[in-house]
Amino acid sequence: MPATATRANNRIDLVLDAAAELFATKGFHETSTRDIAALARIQPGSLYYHFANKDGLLLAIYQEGVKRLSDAVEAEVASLSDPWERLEAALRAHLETILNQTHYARVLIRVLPDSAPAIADKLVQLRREYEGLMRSYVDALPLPEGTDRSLLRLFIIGAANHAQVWHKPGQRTPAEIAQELARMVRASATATE
Amino acid sequence: MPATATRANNRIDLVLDAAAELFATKGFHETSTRDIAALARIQPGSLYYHFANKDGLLLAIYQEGVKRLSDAVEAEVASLSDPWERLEAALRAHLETILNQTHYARVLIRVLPDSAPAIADKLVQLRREYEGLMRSYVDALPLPEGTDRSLLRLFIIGAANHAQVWHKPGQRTPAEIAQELARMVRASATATE
DNA sequence: GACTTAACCAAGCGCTCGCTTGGTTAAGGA
DNA sequence: TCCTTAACCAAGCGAGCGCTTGGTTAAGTC
Repeated sequence: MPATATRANNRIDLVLDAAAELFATKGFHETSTRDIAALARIQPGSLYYHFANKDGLLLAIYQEGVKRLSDAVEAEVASLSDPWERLEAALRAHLETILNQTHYARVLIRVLPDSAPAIADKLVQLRREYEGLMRSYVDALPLPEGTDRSLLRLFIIGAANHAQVWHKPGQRTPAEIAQELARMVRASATATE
Repeated sequence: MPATATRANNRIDLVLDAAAELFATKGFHETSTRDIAALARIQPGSLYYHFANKDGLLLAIYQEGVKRLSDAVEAEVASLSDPWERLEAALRAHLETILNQTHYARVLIRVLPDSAPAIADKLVQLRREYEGLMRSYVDALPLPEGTDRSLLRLFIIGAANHAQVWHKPGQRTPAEIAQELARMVRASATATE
């Protein structure tokens, strides 16, 4: 049986946090591995003990981003049964996560998959995973016959994610934005033409 | 009077077209000046006869992008007087331009101002210039008292621009997307609560 | 206490980046 | 026809990039 020595202070999470922060605020190609190492107070070369390359870092952040977003949304929606309330709760959790909570989710939205061609397929897949969750909330809505639900979903996601560009802290809260967006969607579905 | 010799074949437009195409499809930092030169069939160093630096290229493309978008929207809206029809026409021109027409407008949406910190202020200003145009169409709508028009405008722009991410040719046409988005906005404004 | 190995550090390699520089060509004015 | 100059080309500089490599340290095993 081989000796398995595991040291306590593993700085892999520190590295991921640093990379997520920089990718989210500056972008992927605008961030160098030296930037990440400096923020994590580690030597640049040490990154490559934990990750195969820079793309690997991005992939790990994407995965964590999907997890945090999904967990936040599902927790917020769990206790509700009305589909409209569930949509608003999902949007609220989504907006709170990408605007206040964590850099990981911001990366998911800001850094496009084609930033890293070698792993673009996997990144697209991770995005789809989360979008599938959102899809379920839109599909559950009682909408008029013939409504293009996939187009509606794309509109909602676009409107919500755009907040990451224009939102500044101290203005409207994520909850207020979610409420207004959900209200608009609901109103458009129950209009008297 | 000095001799002013001006040669006919100035390839400055060729360079701008090449840069716009690459910035729009790959991003700003993902595109090298050598990539641009190669596509424009010019030597890398020759770029710097026409532009001070890479940022200068981006600025010129932003300016042209605003011009083309504004021209397209204003031309499409000109003959209409009903505010709802004007909104739909504006969205139709906007979507047709960023999805089919020109790479210049795509750059305006894809490349964030903070990609080039030294000229970020000017880029933000150019974006504002165009957003002011869109604002006028939303402000002209007959909406219920107390409607948050700026939030509505941000939702609309976000929903529309997101199409650049998901849209693939051969699916829904820009006109169809614009129609559906305008319809939704209108319905949400005339709902019976 | 000897040994193994996870978790690093220090140094730097090769490459590509944005950009500069000095020279060349040809269009047009006098 | 001579001269000026707009519009390039050819070559390469210095810096920063992603990543590698060989050595070091200390946590845990027996």
